[in-house]
Amino acid sequence: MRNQFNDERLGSDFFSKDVLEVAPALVGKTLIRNFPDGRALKLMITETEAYRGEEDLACHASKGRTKRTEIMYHGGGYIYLYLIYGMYWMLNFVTGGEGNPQAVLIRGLETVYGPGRLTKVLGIDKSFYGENLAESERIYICNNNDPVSYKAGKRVGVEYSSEIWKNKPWRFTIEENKKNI
DNA sequence: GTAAGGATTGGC
DNA sequence: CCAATCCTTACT
Repeated sequence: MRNQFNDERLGSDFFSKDVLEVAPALVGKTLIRNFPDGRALKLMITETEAYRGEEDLACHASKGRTKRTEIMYHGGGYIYLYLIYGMYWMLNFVTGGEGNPQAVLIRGLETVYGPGRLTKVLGIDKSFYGENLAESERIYICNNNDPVSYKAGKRVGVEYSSEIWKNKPWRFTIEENKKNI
């Protein structure tokens, strides 16, 4: 599928793999946001974080299947959205297969760092909960011709979880000036 | 029904 | 350092 930028959109097959494969693969990919007034934003993803299943105590799904986490059980390609601290919407992409709750938190874009700030710039609100990235006209992800390298680090803000989960190197950040040719 | 707290941010 | 701000979850 091609869009107005002649870019190739990523389908549900891309998101249906394990989150530890999808999260780093999203670094360097392009996010497209089409606004109702015709404007469009095209920004590269620079930082992601993986949350993997009910056993991952830092993952919201560790509390089981609830109204909030429901979409994570529906398979890859959907948007999982939630409000934090009463003011910031966190943008996540569901990955993995049905019944296997996983998601990637989008933490940074090329011109806007911070998960709370980027949803503000993109105009993301609760109506995006459950949006299908393979079909949506207002938000989707595209391949990028330039492969990029990334580095892994500990996830942010999950100190409350147990020793093993808070130390997982599941935060993926782009490495500038080190393209893989 | 009530209460506690969070995958954050910006300002003091 | 700390308040802002409200939804989800857990517990009575």
